[in-house]
Amino acid sequence: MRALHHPDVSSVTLPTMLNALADEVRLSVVRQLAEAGGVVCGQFDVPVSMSTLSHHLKVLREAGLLRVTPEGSFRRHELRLAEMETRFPGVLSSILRSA
Amino acid sequence: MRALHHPDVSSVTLPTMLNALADEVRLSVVRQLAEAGGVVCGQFDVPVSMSTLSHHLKVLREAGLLRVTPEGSFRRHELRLAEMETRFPGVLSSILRSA
DNA sequence: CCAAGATTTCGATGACGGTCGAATTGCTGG
DNA sequence: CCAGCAATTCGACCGTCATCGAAATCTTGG
Repeated sequence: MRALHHPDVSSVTLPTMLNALADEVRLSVVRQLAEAGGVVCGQFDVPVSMSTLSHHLKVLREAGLLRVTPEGSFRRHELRLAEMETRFPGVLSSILRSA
Repeated sequence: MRALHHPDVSSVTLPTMLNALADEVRLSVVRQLAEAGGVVCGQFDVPVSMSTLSHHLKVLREAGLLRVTPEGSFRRHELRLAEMETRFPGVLSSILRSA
């Protein structure tokens, strides 16, 4: 496993972020994280295989939306909500508020 | 030219809207519209061919973001900002505010 | 009605993206 | 140190999408 890369929020573009959120599965993951505050990967409730979920988590991470922390043999995933709010004020929060 | 279809905002999903905005060209068009309030098609400043622009305008229209009105031999394009704000409060407005 | 201009549609193309299963890597408890 | 679980990577597949140029469509002025 190569080292996890977390982009600086200042380097994330708006299209990159919107693209990451424009997928049902990824949006669902982000919502689940927002509600839980921090969730272990295998616990996400998504209708795709483990490898596909892994792919989506990577897209979210590279878009600056997630922080991933190895924690034992698991990984902790957290929403970088506060950081994204400073980068794109109101965008992520309003999306999370929308149905 | 078949009749233009404008979806009811209530039928637009969040991923559909975000996907429409997750493209550099389309986001640029939306920004230009927001600034001008109403722009004739041929006047958009985008780095693509006319046929490609037409495609993007269609995507935006079908995502409920644009209202297109034939006006003589031109077409008037307007942002459906107020309607999208009632559907997804804060989303479009915060995106337009972001850099 | 016809010519000209504006825009869309069509057809093709190449790139990208979501998906899966299998193989791989990483970590830990025994 | 090894068995087992967690998660990623790999390779393949297929559908979607951005793009273009050419042809078609629509609208109006003359």
